[in-house]
Amino acid sequence: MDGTGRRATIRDVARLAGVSTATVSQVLNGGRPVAAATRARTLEVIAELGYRPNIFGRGLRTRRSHLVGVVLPDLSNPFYPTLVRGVQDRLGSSGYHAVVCNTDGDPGQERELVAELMDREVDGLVVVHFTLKPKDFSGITGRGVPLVVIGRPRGFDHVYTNDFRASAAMTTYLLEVGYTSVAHIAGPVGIGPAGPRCAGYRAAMRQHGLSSSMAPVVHSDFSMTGGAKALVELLERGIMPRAIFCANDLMALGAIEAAQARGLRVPEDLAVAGFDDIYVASLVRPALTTVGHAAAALGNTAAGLLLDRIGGASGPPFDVEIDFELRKRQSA
Amino acid sequence: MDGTGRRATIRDVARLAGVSTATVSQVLNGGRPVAAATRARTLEVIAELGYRPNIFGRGLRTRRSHLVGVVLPDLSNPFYPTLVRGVQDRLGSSGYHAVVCNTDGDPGQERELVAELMDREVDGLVVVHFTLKPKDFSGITGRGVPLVVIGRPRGFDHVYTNDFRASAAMTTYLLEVGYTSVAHIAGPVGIGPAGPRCAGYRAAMRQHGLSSSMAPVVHSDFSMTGGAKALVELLERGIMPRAIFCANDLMALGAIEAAQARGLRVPEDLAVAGFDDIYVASLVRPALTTVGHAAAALGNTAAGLLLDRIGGASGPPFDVEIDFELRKRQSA
DNA sequence: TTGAAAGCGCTAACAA
DNA sequence: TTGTTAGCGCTTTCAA
Repeated sequence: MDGTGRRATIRDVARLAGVSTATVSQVLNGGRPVAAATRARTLEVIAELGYRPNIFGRGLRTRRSHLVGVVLPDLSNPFYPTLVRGVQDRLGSSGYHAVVCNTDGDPGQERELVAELMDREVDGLVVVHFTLKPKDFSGITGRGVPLVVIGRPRGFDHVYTNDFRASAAMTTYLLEVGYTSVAHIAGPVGIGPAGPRCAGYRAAMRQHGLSSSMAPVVHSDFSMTGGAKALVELLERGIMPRAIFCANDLMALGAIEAAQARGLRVPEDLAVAGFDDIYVASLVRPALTTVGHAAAALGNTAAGLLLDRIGGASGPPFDVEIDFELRKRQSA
Repeated sequence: MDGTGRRATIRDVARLAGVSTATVSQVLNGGRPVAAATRARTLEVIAELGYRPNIFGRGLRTRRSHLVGVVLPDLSNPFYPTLVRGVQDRLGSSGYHAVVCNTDGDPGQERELVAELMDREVDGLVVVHFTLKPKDFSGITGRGVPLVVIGRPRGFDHVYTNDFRASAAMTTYLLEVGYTSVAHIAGPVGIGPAGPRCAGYRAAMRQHGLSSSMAPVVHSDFSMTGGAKALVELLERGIMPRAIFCANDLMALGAIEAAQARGLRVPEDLAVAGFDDIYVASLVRPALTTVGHAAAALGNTAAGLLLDRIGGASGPPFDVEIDFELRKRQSA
């Protein structure tokens, strides 16, 4: 590459090294034996010319982009950047890179982004909280592009947190630590982990003899303002629980802020627990009691499974459960 | 696309529509007139077949990937996800997608990632806190791939916060509000915005008659543990300022935690200010006094400039300064 | 307004 | 151990 002229191609290398383009390709990609002297000479010319294979030419032949798509709700929710770093760190120097897209929780967006990424010829896809069903998806892809879902199992390879059990555990903790009434601020109906987290809460309440009329649920969206609104709605309905379990940390943070704004002390008047253990959870005061499930591990594992599939692994869907842990802090 | 067979190509479309591949291409990309009837028939077949242009074939001809690279220090620092969303939102439905990479503040990584992205044939590059010089860079690319730098100007298109002025303003604020001694916890020497932020601090100190012996600086890295360590180092050196200005919010958070762990009250015993106004800054207690400069706007603007250049805009380097604002909260 | 055909850069099948 | 060559799917020039 001389800085001004056109970029060197494999033919330039072949010509200068006095070999065929096939040999240059073999030197680069392995696959068949090349004489040491030939290899050395070729590498020399490659270095001299600063030759880099053109990705389009290569892709056109190999149908590999060395790109994976990552589709998630919203990079602004601090849970996801951590997850993405998990993916990126696993991809590392494998030659793969990640294209990250936000759905903002909209299934239509999700469908469209998956389609765009398929058009991009990504070699694999990581989707967080997939809402599409296998049949929708098969309609989209039509080919065997590996897909790993982070979240609810739906017949794909997936890695997930057991939202149901984790939510039940947190609810049980709140009840057993002495909060006689516990409400739940849930995510939007049918979106991501909202369902199983809500179900886990309800199951734990039932198990403690609290019928659904004693287990108030407000749906809202997974943001701070969502949490704040939900708290207000709860109070306006005349419901004043001793504790609130929120479906994620952002909501919990919003609920705490709204509660404090109305003169309620946390946790004395109202205890609040969250879900995710985003890193702020331990920084705010009161520090947030929440469910920890390693975002980085989710991303890391998902990327690992994806690379396995891309590498040709076959067999039944992978199914990896990531541990969770109750982080008992000050807010509840 | 029939779900099992191979994917439809432009030739399949041409055959079925009874036109040439050239016409199909024109229908898709415009550029020359196509008879209404021909166009309609072609579009029909395209829809029927679910035809999607292959990106490699197209790229091989057009040398466009419709991909932009984003190189930044670390997605785990909450400042950057916001910036990335700014980029993504600006790219929006333009057909461009972003490949995001972390340098972890290492110039070697930066060089390598830029090279990898160039190999990927990205149509443009956004780099945050570029450490390479124009000549290093020209050696890497050798071609006119547009580059927008977020951070220190170096002869590229760039969008930036005036770190020097902002830091001086914050330091001045601390001094004028009554803190008689102010120390600075700086970033790693020569990395990102560490230099100008430190210089701004020093200039303001000088302007208030405080020589460099009265303006202690500790270098550390841009993380919470970095901030905590730096605070400890300061104390162990026997320096106990009334206030500390940290080069970013994570450091400030770490410093506050370390200070509190040593029994110091913030801000009564020690005031702490940060830089970035990451969204946690307003959530922690005491809420962090910091410099706000809109991360999303930085990303958004950079992506906009990049698209302009990709679209063919020529002329001297763009040079956009993003406003900053002192966010005076409880910690100082 | 349309078609034929060259060719982007690469890999891999086949031949030597 | 190496070379020749077809062809991946597309855009675009040239010709009609």
